[in-house]
Amino acid sequence: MLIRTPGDLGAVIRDRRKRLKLDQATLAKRIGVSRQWVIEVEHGHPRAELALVLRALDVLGIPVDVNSGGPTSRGSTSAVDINAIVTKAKEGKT
Amino acid sequence: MLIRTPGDLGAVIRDRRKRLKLDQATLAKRIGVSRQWVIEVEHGHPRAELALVLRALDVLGIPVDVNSGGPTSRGSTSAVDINAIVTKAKEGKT
DNA sequence: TATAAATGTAGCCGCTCGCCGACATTCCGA
DNA sequence: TCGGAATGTCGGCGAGCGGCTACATTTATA
Repeated sequence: MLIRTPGDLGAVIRDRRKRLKLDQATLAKRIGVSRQWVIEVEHGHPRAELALVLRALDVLGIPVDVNSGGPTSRGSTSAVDINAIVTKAKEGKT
Repeated sequence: MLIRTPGDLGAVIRDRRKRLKLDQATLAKRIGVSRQWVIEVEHGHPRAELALVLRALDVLGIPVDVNSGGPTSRGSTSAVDINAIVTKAKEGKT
């Protein structure tokens, strides 16, 4: 699942929480935040604290992976095609 | 690259920015934040806004991927086996 | 149906964010 | 060597976060 907005993240978190049969209060305690925080984040709160979000994902056992863009360029465009990436993302798909 | 702390994220962002030959000011403008924000985040600021961080990653063309617990994407669960724990505890249904 | 749990909402408060503007320092090229 | 750009730092300011308590609503259980 690609994350591009707080909403995506919220959905993932909520989904995972339910799968783990955890209620918001319990999850909140494990993360070290208030229940309200969990609610807000699950609803896609855009201004949540980075560290808390990462902690939440960690507690839920959700690994966050990013493509730092291999420096050795794995047989593809040598340069960086930000344009292509962003454009494609904006367009959606073909 | 697995992201577990704001520091990890900052490193990735900085690395990518340099690779794109962008200065902080330019990147900041593209993301829609101040230069100070870029500096803080690159230094691993733990309380940055989620949405801004995601936007930064997007601008830099860095896809963020998470394992929302797909059927075949059964993680290795090397760190915390919350799944196993909870599952076992809840076991008894079906 | 009645009860309890879980979820969502509201207002108040302290604290920090993110921004602005300016300046010091470091880095790199001419 | 010199100069300019890039980077990092400082102080102040308005705005909103995140925590708390209590309550309303929805859902699930007995």
